[in-house]
Amino acid sequence: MDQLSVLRTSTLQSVLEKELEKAVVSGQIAPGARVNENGLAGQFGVSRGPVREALRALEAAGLVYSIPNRGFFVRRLDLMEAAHIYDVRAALFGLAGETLARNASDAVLSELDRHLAAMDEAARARDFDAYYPLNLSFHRYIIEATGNPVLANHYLDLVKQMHLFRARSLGPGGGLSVSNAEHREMVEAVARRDPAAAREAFAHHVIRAKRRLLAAEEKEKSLPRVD
Amino acid sequence: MDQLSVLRTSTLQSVLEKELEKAVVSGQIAPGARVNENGLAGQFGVSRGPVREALRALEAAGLVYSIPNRGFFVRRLDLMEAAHIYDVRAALFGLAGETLARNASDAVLSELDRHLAAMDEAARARDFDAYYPLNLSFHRYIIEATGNPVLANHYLDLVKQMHLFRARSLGPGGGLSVSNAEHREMVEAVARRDPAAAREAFAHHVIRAKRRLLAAEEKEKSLPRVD
DNA sequence: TGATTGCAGATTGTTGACAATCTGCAATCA
DNA sequence: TGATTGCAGATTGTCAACAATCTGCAATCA
Repeated sequence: MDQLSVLRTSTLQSVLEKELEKAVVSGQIAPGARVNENGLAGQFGVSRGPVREALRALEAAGLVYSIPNRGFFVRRLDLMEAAHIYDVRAALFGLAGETLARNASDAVLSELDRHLAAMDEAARARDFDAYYPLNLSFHRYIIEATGNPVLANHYLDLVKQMHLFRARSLGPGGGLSVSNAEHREMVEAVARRDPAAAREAFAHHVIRAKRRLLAAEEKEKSLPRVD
Repeated sequence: MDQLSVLRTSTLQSVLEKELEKAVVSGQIAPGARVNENGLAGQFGVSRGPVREALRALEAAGLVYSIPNRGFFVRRLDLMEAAHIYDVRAALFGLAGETLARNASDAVLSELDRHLAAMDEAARARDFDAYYPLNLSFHRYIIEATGNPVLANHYLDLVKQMHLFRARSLGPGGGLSVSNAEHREMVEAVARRDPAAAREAFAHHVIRAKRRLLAAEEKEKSLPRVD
């Protein structure tokens, strides 16, 4: 971004909002922790006004909540809330698939293929560290390629919120190749221009992640404690 | 709400947020209009701090936007944005139907029937003024009955945003009886415990509203101006 | 005449201060 | 000893003021 647009879009509030979002999503400020306005203001060398404005924005985004006279706290998700988020994400991702199946240009289709090939390579090499960011950018590309910013914003909000669940996003549970097989199914439905199948494949991809999470939690609960 | 919880949940910011939301959604402050911080502060007898915090929250909710050094403006939706919102709403409402078909208790089912009967009566009497609020509370009840607050919040946010489109939500285009026939189809799919059919019926209900909007706009555009 | 420049008023961005409230701990009492 | 009360420090809620920026209009110039 050039200096002009930096100036045009930057206020302390907007910078703080991005920084605080990063701190919250990365777990730097732990879920459940209280956010100290004075502390943050001092840390960033600003006054409390812009800090509070930034926090109100994050509150509306569901990343923190406030209790009058007690302050702001980083939101903490329990299992049920996480499950609810997954359900909504699945519906939105399903819409993304349906939309792409209807509208995607050939350029978008080949870009999807390119993502697929890159992930295939990482999967064959069993290189999880390479696979993870590719997987991320694949999903992100899909959401943006729909051309529906409302959809994109709501979906990305939910992805951010998922970071507030204690057990971090488990990677592809069935192994990299299995995960990429799901991806291939998705892309093929889009290429076939089959909206219903695409919606189904996209939504199912998220629902499977939800099921893995629930299964892992169930397993953990039934495990005898060893410590 | 008793006095205790009023005190526990009330800050100037929270009150202002509700009031400003009402003013924006009701059109009292017109889409595109600039929001004067000083004016509002004076009008409510508070300082600019709480006003700005409330506006940041509304900004995150997509009701207003801000331009640095120029202030806050009420968001104005164009036709394409409205269409995008409808698509996301349809996906979310589809999820609501699917969820109800899976989980709805018998009490919920009979409550849905009760809504249906009331709307039927208004439709038979061709009483639009009675039908409109019934229709609203029917939709609201559905969204809350899903038991998924994430879904409810996102859906209700979108409903609020739709008020920012210049042509206000056209009522049921095919007449009251036709609209209620769609409702009956929805409730029956839920009663049948058929998630796929319910999703389809619920989503379609919203998509039809979108199509009516697009058709009305197309018609208007092709009309010769008479003034 | 039409475009440009420069200013005055209005408005936002940010700050620091004060009052109200809360938290944790020590002193008190049964 | 265990619970309760009261206080000191910390923290939030709100405000008023100042600096920076913008807007609109009048004066200027080609």
